[in-house]
Amino acid sequence: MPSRKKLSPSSEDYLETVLELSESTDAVRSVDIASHLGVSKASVTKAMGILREAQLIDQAHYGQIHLTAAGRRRADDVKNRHVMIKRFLIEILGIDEETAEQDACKMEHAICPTTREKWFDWLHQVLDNA
Amino acid sequence: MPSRKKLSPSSEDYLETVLELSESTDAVRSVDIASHLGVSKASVTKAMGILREAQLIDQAHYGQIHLTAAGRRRADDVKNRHVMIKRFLIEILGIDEETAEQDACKMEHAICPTTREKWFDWLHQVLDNA
DNA sequence: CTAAAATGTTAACCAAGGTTAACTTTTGTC
DNA sequence: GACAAAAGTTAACCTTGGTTAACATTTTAG
Repeated sequence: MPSRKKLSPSSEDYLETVLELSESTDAVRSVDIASHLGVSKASVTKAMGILREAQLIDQAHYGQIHLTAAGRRRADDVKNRHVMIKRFLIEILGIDEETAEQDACKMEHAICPTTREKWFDWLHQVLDNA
Repeated sequence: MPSRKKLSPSSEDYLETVLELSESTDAVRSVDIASHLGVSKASVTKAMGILREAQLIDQAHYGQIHLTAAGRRRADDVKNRHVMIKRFLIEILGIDEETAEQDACKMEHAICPTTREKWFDWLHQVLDNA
């Protein structure tokens, strides 16, 4: 039973950041999350407490941060929404990369699974027939 | 100089609700805003304080609520985003009305003016050639 | 016209998600 | 191996946007 409790937009952002940093460095540090999100170290500590509680990350006291299997799944889900929306903004609407990134960051928290799925299918159908 | 200070998502929701209720009843009451948004009367009082401060509504003590000219413009802006996104979700993606309404409510706060404009142009171009 | 019901306001409170500052632990350099 | 610098944690605090409960004002039915 994967714990499917809903995450706040803020928690989703932290989780997504852990995933992103995992991809390049593998040993994820609080300080890097903080600078990536433009937030204080103390905020990261708090947020990691929430993600640890939800069993989405493993982290020993004063230790490094690792996604659990469940955390990885959730993070992938957030990232997929993000990437999909950003592609829509850039490739369909012609928005510039920076604006698209900013708006995708916010929009990714606003869509329900149904919308994500239909949007995804539509986008790929349109892009494949281009 | 229209005061273009940014509104929080919450304030935008209240403003949009005032506009919607204005359209059918003209004498907008706190209690109707409260029930429309599923929020307590006290929350409405607080929120109206913010909108009054920003000169987006007129309201005498214990009085009814009216949009100012500036408030009307801002509310129209929010509503346009809402309607546009909802049309996209329903007419392009085929999302059901209720889900589209829910998601549009959240997405409307996430897009910047550039995105709104390009999305609007794209949508109308696509719908006109249908 | 008056009294009850409906509406509006205020005050005190709460939770979320930030902050800064002080402290603890870990790391890296000589 | 010691010790300074970097990283992480904790505690106390702030703001935002909600809440409930008590109170004030308006509206409306008799």
